[in-house]
Amino acid sequence: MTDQIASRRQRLRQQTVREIKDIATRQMAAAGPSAISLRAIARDMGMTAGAIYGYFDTRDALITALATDVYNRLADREEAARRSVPVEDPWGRLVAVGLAYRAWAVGNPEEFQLLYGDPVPGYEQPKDGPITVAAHRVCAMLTQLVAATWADASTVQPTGRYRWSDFDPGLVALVRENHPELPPDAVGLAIRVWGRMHGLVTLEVYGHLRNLTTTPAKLYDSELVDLISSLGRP
Amino acid sequence: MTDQIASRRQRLRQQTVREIKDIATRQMAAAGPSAISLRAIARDMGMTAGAIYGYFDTRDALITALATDVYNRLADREEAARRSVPVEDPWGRLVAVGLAYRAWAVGNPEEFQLLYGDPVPGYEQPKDGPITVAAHRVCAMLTQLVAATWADASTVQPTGRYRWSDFDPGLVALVRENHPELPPDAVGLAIRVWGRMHGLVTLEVYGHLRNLTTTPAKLYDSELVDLISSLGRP
DNA sequence: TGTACATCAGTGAACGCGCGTTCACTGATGTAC
DNA sequence: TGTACATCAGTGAACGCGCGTTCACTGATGTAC
Repeated sequence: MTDQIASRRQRLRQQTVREIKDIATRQMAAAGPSAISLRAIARDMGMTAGAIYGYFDTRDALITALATDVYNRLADREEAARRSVPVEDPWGRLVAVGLAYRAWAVGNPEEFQLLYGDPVPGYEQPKDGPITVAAHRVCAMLTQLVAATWADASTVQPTGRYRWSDFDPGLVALVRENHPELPPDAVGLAIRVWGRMHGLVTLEVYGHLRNLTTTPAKLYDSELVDLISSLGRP
Repeated sequence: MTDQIASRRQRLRQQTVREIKDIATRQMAAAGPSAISLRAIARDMGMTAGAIYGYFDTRDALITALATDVYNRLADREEAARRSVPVEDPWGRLVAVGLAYRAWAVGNPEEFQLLYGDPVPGYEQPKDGPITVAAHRVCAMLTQLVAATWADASTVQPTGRYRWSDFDPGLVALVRENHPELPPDAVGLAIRVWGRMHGLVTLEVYGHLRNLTTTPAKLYDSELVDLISSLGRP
């Protein structure tokens, strides 16, 4: 009974936190991440500006929380996409993840901006904070997918280009642990795969393709098809 | 004599305009494009804030002027890179332009942000203004370079993927005028080439590669090498 | 060469705005006996 | 069931900040006779 009542207060708190985040997300959608304003959120909620400080210590804390959520949502979607294709078809999985990446970005351009666009003015991202952790989740998946194709990919991809010292020691340790046989070339390839996906997606999200093509999805599809054939798809 | 004196005033004006732009560029370098502030510029120049309005009608006008300059500088550098390799080697030219793109972006990250990053809050880009014109200059070059490789590229690239209706009518008209024999596939390819360059460059400029690789230039070089071999380099 | 006038760069003060953050406080919700 | 107390969400006013923009003005620079 006492617990129920105590947890009722907690639930109300969580609800308010949710509401704050939701409104912040809506503000972001309307005018970009830099438009997130505690005062405006309070106004929307019919509260005083100061009341927000009962839920977030500072504006930066709110932004950090938002970015963490966004990263996790992205990672969830990518993982769901990966699982939607059987393990035996790593190329298909890569395509699925690639499509999920674009779909997410095009569907939530502001969230994409928050993660991959200009740093929010006045906001300093905490290093090794939850954002970094969440970012690793996204990155690890690509490496894993490329690793799954490597047996075939290495027959058509040049090797011997890279050394382990070309990469971050932490990343190297992680890769060597999960894929002991994988050479550094595969890691280089994984990052380049990310780059290819990111390039067209960024151009589209920021509207630079608008005056060029009417079918950006088609371009992106071509890119993915060429990608997996360069990864030795049989 | 009268002309000389009159033009002396003009020269002073131009000098002041230069100074305003230079300081704005420096501000951008220090804190991103959104940090450009007329008041801060005036402060730096030892002037009153209102005095700026003798040179620019509004903050947006200043930003437009800056962006136009930046676009033209980028286009100049790319054209210089193109010319540095003989016409007979279109693949070499493409690589040179690609390297120039990255070198410019990494060397002037704020200028890159101004063109390709988040829209500056509160700034509305004039459509069909000087920025659009300058942007076309950059885009036209890539199409031209891909066109130069097309005789060989078409032997290794899939064709028949695209129709003219996949692209902006204005772009189509431009391409058909300059390269009457070129099929729509080549245009799609040109945009994808841009995407590949843009992907790794964006990730690097925004620091997303920092925790992954110590040699981003090497990754980018690999990407360009693979790119021209997929364009049928003999 | 000298004087009367026009041009124009820059001043300084003000307007109204929104922002993040702090703090002493009120009033309702829950707790303990 | 009723009363005294503690917790805590939210108030409202204030602080100090920087911003873009306007406007009547001063004073120097250049022009015309």
